[in-house]
Amino acid sequence: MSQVAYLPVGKREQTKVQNRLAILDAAREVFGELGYETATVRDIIRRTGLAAGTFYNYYRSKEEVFAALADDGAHRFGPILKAIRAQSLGDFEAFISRALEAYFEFIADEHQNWIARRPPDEPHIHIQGETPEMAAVFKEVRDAMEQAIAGRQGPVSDPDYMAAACIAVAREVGDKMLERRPVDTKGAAEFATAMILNGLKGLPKAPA
Amino acid sequence: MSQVAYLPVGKREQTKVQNRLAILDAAREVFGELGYETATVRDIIRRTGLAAGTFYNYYRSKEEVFAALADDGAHRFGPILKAIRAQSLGDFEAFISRALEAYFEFIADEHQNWIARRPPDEPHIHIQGETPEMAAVFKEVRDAMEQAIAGRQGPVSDPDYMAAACIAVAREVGDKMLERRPVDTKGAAEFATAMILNGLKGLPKAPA
Amino acid sequence: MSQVAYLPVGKREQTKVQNRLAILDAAREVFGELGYETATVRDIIRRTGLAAGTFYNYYRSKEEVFAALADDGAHRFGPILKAIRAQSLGDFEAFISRALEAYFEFIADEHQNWIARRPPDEPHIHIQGETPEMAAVFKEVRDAMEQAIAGRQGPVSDPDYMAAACIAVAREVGDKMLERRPVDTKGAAEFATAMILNGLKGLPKAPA
Amino acid sequence: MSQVAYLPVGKREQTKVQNRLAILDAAREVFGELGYETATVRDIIRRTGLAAGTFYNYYRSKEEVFAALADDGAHRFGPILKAIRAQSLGDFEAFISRALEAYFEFIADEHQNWIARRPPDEPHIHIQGETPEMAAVFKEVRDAMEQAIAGRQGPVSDPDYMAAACIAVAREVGDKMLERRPVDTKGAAEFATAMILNGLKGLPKAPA
DNA sequence: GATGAATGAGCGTTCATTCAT
DNA sequence: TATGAATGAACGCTCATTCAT
Repeated sequence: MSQVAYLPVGKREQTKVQNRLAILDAAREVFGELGYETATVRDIIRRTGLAAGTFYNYYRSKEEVFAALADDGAHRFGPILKAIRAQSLGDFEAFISRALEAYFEFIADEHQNWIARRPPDEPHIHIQGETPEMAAVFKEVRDAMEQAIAGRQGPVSDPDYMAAACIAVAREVGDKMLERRPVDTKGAAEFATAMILNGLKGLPKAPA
Repeated sequence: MSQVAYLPVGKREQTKVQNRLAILDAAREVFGELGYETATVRDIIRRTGLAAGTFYNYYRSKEEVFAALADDGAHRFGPILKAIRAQSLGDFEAFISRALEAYFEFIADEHQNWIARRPPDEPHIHIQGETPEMAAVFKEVRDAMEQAIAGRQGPVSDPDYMAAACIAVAREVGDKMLERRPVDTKGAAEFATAMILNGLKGLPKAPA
Repeated sequence: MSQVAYLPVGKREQTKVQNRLAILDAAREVFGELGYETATVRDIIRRTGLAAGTFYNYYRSKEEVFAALADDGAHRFGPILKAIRAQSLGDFEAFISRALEAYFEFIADEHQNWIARRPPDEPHIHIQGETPEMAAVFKEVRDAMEQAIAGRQGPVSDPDYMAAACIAVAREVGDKMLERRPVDTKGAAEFATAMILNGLKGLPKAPA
Repeated sequence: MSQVAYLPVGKREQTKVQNRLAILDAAREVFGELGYETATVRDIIRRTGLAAGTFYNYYRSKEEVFAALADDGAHRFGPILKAIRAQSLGDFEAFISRALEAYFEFIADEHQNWIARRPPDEPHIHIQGETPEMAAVFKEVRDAMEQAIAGRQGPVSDPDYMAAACIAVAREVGDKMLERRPVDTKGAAEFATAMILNGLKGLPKAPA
């Protein structure tokens, strides 16, 4: 009967956080499989096994779950990126390199958890899009890169295009990376860094 | 009833192709305005003035019209790209440069027609995502680049990543380009080419 | 094959008007049994046997069916009341008497149709409120009475109270009348007229 | 834990009656603001601050709270009406006059309390329909009138219609009265009495 | 082939009500 | 008893799709 509790331990609290997590997990899956637009609130609740109305005890809309998921990603990745920024003051290339590596590691990790949680009997659920977490982290990287590019000393040819191009490379290479086994974040980061800084002509002609 | 024609272009065939075109036009508009996900078959047929059922005499679903639209773009762009390939045999850089320019010109043109067709009293219909044609042409470019990269003499570090990166830059810069006034396809092509070939460090420090 | 048609006779048109009528009939019933607030669109369509979506091919909302029903009643009763007004110019008592009689006849008729249409195997569906038609007709009578009272020569003690009182008597006596068998519109009209004009003390002490 | 009380008014009982009152108060407000149909159990419990389930420890449904509220009104008004009946034995006109006055005073009072309880910053919450108390008191008056009418010496033309008519006048004039400022219960009672006893023709031609 | 009303699954959401705590 | 999350039926409504005309 006595109870030393650091966290809420009543059965009620327990099922509450379980449900919340179940909804978040289901939402992550559904967004990943169907994409944000196609996903429906009912898809999410169906996957939890909960009753329809229960969803609304936790979130008011699809948008809100999505935001919660994205926030989560941003909160986990934000500090990492901040540290990188601090370490790379003035060294643009170092920043690019480290930020890309951190980004690739993060999405690889997410993806891993994602895959792991899936029951093995549904072999070919293709992932249609990013999870909200990945999207959020991507946005963080984009912002950081845009600032880094804008802040570079010396006039720049076209910062807007530059940021767009860098970001595009990061995202696309990231997606490809996730499709490979084993997932090689180091390799992807090296490639993306080289590509962004020096272009195709700067890439090593022979694979490592 | 009367029929003076050497080719089977009777009234029946005429309205058939007219309807098909009407549906395609309407679909193009709707996809542009609403985006693929948000657009509904109803939106499309509403705009044609045709009956709901008529749609299904031509296409079986939203997906299918989209594909048809994309095919159309691909058919128009295919020959252009083929010619470029023929002209640039062995000269990878030239191919990249010309293909990008052709791509940017094509999408700028599409976009222009799009804008022009709109009645001037609805000033701010923002185009949601790419049109199907852009998507298709983009796919063509991707294929060509992949082949060009794969076919480059000498071993390459990672053709898959390379193609992905090039393609990503092309797409992203293309999108940005369309947002600017005036639409500068030359400038975009120059930037993308330089970025792809030499990376950020190879870009001119000062704007032209 | 030849067809002399004064009204739309295609099967399509036929079922269309049938459905419209079915919906109106069902709505009338549902409003009568459940009252406007409690009635739902689904109650209405359920009773028609049509599919859920079909309702919306005819009316956009509960409000709209209600309005259609009410309009119908008003259109049928409007001319009658107008004629009475014209006949009774300057003779307030005559107007009251005739208007009440017309009102009671109208609602008796409505109620009769109503009852007749019901399948006899549901013995005790209590009518919760007026049908929209009755409500509309009632409103017409109210307006007419208010004008008549306001327009009476000589200053009046309190036209607002007077109209409210007359109207209240008409409605309440009307409701009671409908509960009796046989429905005696003449008797109800006589009573209401006497009551309104002369009060309890003016009523004959013995029933006719 | 400590309990110094001669009557069983422990904490338990106190909160029990408090909760019951809280629910009744909230219900009164909600019915007044939203009307009976529109009001939901949720609206009521939300306003009490109690938990959803607690409601069902006291009442089984919206209907039941409504009835309780009505009972309350009836219990407060019942004795008043009884006294009037006793005072007016045999004098029908006196009974009508006094009962109406008591009725109007009661509903004015109810309405006043209602208005007064409202926070002054929400100036225009219109009261939707009658409060349950008014409905109940109204019912008492109806019963009394029916008995009085039925018990009048001499045969009566139609006691059922008569009661309905009187009651209708009382209700309608009462409603109008509440809409006016200042609320004039005397005036309303005078009007209603005159109208009921002598009809329109018996009303004074000029306002007082 | 064109038509357009009918269909019914499905969506987002609310609500009365239950019941483990 | 009070609590408040869970429940699931029901609502209004839209949509892709069918099919008799």
